[in-house]
Amino acid sequence: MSIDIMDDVFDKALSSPGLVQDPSVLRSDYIPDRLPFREEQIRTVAEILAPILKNSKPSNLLLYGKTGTGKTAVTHRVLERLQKAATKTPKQMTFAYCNSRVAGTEYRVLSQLANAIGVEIPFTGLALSEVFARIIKHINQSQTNVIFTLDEIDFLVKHSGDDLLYEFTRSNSEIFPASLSLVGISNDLQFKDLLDPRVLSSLSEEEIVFTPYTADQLRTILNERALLAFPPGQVSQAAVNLCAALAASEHGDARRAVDLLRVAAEIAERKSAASLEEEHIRLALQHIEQDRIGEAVHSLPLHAKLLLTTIMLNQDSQSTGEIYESYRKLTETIRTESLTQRRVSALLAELDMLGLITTSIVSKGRYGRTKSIYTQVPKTRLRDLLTADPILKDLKLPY
DNA sequence: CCTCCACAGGAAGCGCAGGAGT
DNA sequence: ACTCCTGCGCTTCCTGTGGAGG
Repeated sequence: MSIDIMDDVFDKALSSPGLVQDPSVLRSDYIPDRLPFREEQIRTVAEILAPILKNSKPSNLLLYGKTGTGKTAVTHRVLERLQKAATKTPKQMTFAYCNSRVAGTEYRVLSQLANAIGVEIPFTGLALSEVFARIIKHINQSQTNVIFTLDEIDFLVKHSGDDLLYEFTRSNSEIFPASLSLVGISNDLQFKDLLDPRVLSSLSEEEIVFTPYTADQLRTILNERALLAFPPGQVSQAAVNLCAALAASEHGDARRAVDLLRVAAEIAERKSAASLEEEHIRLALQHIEQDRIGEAVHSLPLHAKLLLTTIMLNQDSQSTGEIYESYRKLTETIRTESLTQRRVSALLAELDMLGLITTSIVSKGRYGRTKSIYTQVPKTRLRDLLTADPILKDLKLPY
């Protein structure tokens, strides 16, 4: 029986022409040939980095702008072309890219960059300064002009300070006749405040600001992308417009807009729809949100899950103290060591960052200052997620 | 105007796991 | 085998603070 069902599904998948012609175009790592509305930034970045072709050191460069405004895409595109142009000169040059948030720590950022330029670095065990020294040594020995791109550099600075950047900017005096330039990409416009003035002045020899796309611009981008991904006439203009409008309302994030289009296309295909319509976009919006929440809850450490459980079991809005008290009781009933209030406070802040709970600081005068904590995720959904959790299941929680 | 509550959140440091060098 | 370094999760100790009630 079930086999027949599957055959049916697979047959359908095989026989139907499929709505999407080229799904790779809608993937988030796809960089289109044309980057509309970013010609000026491309030109500027290219001008700043071009000296590397003439064997002189390009200025360090800082790119600002919110997520999905094309910073990474522009950088990749320019570096790619630079690499092509470099084949015409005998000069050695190497580019390395690292996303600080994905890498996580200073050490991992550095080792990733090192590996990218051909220096083998173990994933742990070395002093930071040692990794650094090896990179410098390699650059000097190979006489290569190097450009390091550090994406989401604000994350690195917020979590580990600007020591690493300071080392980088200082290292230039140790490198000759080769060179090392930095391209920093930041989503946070205020992150400059966190930098040491010396680092700042060195890092931001050049600065480019990326403004969010407007709804109109997003529409153009989506239309171009849809043209590549779908056969003609398969996407309604209304769907594209809605997609653009939704993304524009969230600070003009092109990546989100394309994601939305991709998920909507998958939904439409599953429903064997003839074309992509507004309703698919709306469903996709829900789907993405649910996915995000499920994923976030699933990957939480045990005690964060326990905290979420107490928040779910309790009243609508609670203070940190109340949450901590119920959490303590919960850990007692399942005979688990409880964490300290300080740690719980940090975990609550993390849950807030993930969007699983909402907190706001309220002062009740004589009765202290605390956080008011509640969850926006529907309790039934939270209950489903938590009761299904394999780790929590074994603990026999008293729901 | 001052006090003082109930925390927020920073700083430092601890113990652990795990690789490099010796 | 031993030392030195790292990140990570955590604790301990600490200072800072908005505003109701005195």
